[in-house]
Amino acid sequence: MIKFNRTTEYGLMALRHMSRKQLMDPSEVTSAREVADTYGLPFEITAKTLLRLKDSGLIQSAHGAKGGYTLQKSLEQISLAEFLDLMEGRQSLVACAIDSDESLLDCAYGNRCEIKHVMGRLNEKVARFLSGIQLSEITQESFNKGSSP
Amino acid sequence: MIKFNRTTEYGLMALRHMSRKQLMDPSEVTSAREVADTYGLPFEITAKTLLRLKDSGLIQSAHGAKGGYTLQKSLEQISLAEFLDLMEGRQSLVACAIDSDESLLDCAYGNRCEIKHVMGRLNEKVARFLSGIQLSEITQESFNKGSSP
DNA sequence: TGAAATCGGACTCTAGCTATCGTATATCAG
DNA sequence: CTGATATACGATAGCTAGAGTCCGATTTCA
Repeated sequence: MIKFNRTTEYGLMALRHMSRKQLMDPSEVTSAREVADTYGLPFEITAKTLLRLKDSGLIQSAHGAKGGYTLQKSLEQISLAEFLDLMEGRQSLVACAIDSDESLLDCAYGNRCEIKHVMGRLNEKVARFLSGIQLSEITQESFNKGSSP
Repeated sequence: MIKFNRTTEYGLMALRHMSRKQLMDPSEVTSAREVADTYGLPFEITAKTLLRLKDSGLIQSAHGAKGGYTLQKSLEQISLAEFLDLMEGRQSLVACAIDSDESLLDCAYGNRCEIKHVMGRLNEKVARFLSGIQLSEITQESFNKGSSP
């Protein structure tokens, strides 16, 4: 149903880590090794995740020793919908309602199912919901109250 | 990310089918064979799906020839959150934020990740969103009331 | 020159979704 | 009573995407 995959999760953790680190000193760089070690994540996947974030333009990279990544876009400028799109690819709620005009002729179920456009509506509703959430909302600490340590 | 699995999709199609059929004559029964044939779905899975809906109390069954299923609860009484819970089991957005108190000690990532309760908040936000959607909204043809098209 | 970093491809492993088969039981029509 | 059509249920195989691993190449700093 509704579940982030691991790379999305890793990506959020990395962005949050970098965001907090650069809060004081914006020139601070973060390596994949640092993120992986800090949170106990598998290095290879963490590296791939950060690379993907870089290819998407969310962060920028510096090669070589003392290299690493720095935030390029403000996390307030990125919606959760956009982020999920980058990390997991655009997907539809149901098999018959992928919002591509050409890949779908009528309906996966022999066009006897009229549910398609109805699900399309629901799909848009979800998309609007996700677009209304900024990454900064997620990565920031303080929009909550006392949950125990 | 956000994607229904097939049984959920089949379930929605079946419920919609039954709902429209019973609109005129509430005593009409619907068999798994009928649903499967109408929409070109695999019979076995359709049958299992309807059985699941019956076990969940959404529909009721009649054995034997001329038997089949009838709606038991109004689709306005069922939220999408509830339905997804029944069909796919309760799930969390992220691995570290499953809302079970006992199964999770600190955090899947060696409790060095403070993102858990933040994700928990997001999780609740999504749950509220899904709880606000009724199945009748999805299964009915036009639901443009209120929201902009 | 070597250590540490990004970059990239190819691969295995696995869980969960999807589908199929076989069988038992219940009910109605004739 | 018998056959047709239902639900009910378990076992199992196939498939796909997610998750992780392995190996190597390139770049940069000290």
